[in-house]
Amino acid sequence: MESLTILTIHFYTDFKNRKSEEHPLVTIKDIAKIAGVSHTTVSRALNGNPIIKKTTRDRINQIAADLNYIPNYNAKSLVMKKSYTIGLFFSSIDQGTSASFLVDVIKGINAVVDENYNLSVNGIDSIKNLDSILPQRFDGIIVMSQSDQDNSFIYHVKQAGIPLVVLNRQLGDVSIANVLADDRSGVRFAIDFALEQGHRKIAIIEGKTGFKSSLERKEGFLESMSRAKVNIRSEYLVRGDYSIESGFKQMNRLLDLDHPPTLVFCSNDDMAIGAMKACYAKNIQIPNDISIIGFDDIMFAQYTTPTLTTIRRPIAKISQVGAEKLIELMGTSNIPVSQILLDTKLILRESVKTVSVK
Amino acid sequence: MESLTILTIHFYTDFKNRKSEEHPLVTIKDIAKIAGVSHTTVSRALNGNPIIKKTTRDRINQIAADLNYIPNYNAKSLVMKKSYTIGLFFSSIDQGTSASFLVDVIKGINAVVDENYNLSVNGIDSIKNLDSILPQRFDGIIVMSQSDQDNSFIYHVKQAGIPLVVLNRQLGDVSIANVLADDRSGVRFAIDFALEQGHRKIAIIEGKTGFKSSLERKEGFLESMSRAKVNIRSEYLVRGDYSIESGFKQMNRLLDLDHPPTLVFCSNDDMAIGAMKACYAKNIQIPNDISIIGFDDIMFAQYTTPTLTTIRRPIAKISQVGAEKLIELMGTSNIPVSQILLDTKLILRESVKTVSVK
DNA sequence: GATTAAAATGGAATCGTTAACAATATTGAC
DNA sequence: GTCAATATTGTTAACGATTCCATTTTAATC
Repeated sequence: MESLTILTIHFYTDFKNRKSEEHPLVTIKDIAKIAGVSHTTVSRALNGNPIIKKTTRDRINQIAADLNYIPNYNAKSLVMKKSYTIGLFFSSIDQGTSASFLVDVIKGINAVVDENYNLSVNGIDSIKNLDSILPQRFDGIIVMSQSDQDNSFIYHVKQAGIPLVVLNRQLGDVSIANVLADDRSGVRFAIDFALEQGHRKIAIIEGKTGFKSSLERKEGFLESMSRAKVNIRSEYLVRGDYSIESGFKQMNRLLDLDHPPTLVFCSNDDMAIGAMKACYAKNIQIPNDISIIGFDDIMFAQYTTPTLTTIRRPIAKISQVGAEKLIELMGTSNIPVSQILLDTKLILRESVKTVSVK
Repeated sequence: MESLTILTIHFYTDFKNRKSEEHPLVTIKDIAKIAGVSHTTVSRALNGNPIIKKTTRDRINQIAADLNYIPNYNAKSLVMKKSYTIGLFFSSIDQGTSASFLVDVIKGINAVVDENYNLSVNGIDSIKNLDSILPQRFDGIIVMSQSDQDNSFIYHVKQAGIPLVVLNRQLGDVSIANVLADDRSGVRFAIDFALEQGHRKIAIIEGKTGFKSSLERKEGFLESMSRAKVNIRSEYLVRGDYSIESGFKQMNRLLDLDHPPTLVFCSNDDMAIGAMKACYAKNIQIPNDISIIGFDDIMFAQYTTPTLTTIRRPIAKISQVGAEKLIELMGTSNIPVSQILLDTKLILRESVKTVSVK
């Protein structure tokens, strides 16, 4: 047992405060009685239905406010076949990678969604029964996807007819709304910057094979290089898997080359950190001996030594746009499904040095 | 505009998949018709009511399974006055500090809570109207509290009679269930370790004034020191406010002393990082010239150079125990309210050096 | 086989809301 | 002042489950 539990018993919960003893809540019928109208009229008035005369509408709203009326969303849900909850699903709540996202995502979504909605957060991997994912239970679903293992879930949701937006990971499927960062142009911009700083011997540590993001980032790299007509040595293209360890390992390979690169683009920050560790170990100075650019701008990119120049994806913005999109989809059925790409931003810090072009 | 939006319109959502066109869902009445019994009997059977004969109960369950029946939780909620949602509230979804928590917390809670429950995640600071926090809407609430500004929220919840567990931050109030780490003993353990390594000139950068956690950690420090009968210079007790900047600033003060300490305990990792920055700036080597211990084991404690020796709080465990406690509270009303303290763990890394006792 | 208690099932109301349809006011034109 | 058209409000029935209170079946006893 790792943790010892110290239990201090204090006293018993107060019975008077229990639900069963609560004052019954105000309902539209109570309001109706006071206003001297039918509860239907109250319902309509509170929903701002213009068919109700303005004076009675105002009167009813006033009474409702006085009584501190709060609608029962369960009853509403039942009759309107809505759930007033939006599901937010993560690839895996377990994987460390998602950590930095989660807050931004929740923040982005909460900024857009009505306060009466619940945001139900779940890990896809912890769903036991896909059949419990029903339109009746979720008015809409946002998937913050980080792995193609999410696909079966995504297609289940689509199949079930639940309005759906997939964030962060590019899907092939054009019938599903998809919001993500434009990784390719982000990398292009970063490599353009590296070139401007005089670097020509530029290497890339690629991400996990088979991931769309790995491919996009590599493409951006290649595009920028070929546009600048800079030759790329094949030994400068090495394959990582997004892990710190792979960054460490691949960086060592690069450093051991006869002609090591002057700048290494790491396809994510984790690998960049691994790469930096490899440099420390060999006592190679960053950025004096070698420059490094990462991707993601994870939280501690600003705490490494030197601090890491990296490409930031607008996670909060992605989530927000995604949430807005979802709400659109929830509203009307015949709106165009789209893929939205948002621009990344190059965060300049200390890990890139200007070199003289030889 | 920071982000340019590239919008690619693809095509229109498929009408056939929309909610309104769905097959009507299976209800208990459908099952009743097939089983040749009343829907009342079906309800009881599905709820495992022993008053229903075992054979019919089994038959009904079989039919329900065949039809892929899923109960309508809105209807259930309405009549049973339950919401089937648990609220998870953070001090602030905005503050960066909560980032690393969030995942662990959600993970911990989801591990315990029934899949039929929704876990609704919110930031306390984004609540517009406290009156919408009702027993009718939340069966129970978990507060991951990081600031005493949460108190008004916490007391509202208590007042409303919603089962409540407060995590992470120590409340004075013994009538509220409280699960947190035993900071004091954690610090004591760490300082004992420092003493074992031969350190005697040990300083502390305290946390934010007025925070219970600051006090607890300081107490642990003092206890350990006084038990070991080590003299504490008053200039070794300095006050930070948990921010990186304050760590930087206070560390500078300590380094400028005539007799600087050989080891500094920072009351959180953020301040430890600030302190490390201060050392780099003065070209003071860690741990050769000075040792550092942090508190929290935030994610990038393992990526600093040198990596940070620090005290880890069992966040996932706290959340899990908290969730278990909440479920207990939701079940029966007359169970003892308690304060539960969980043990921390000292994570040994590279920022502490062994010195010879002079 | 009748009587009775216990076991098993069914009927109808209920939860708080919306909505189709019916009914009543109000208004304006003549 | 009447009538039609329109504006406003009310009646009643859902929504899908649970539950109180019958009612029917079954089992047990004599």
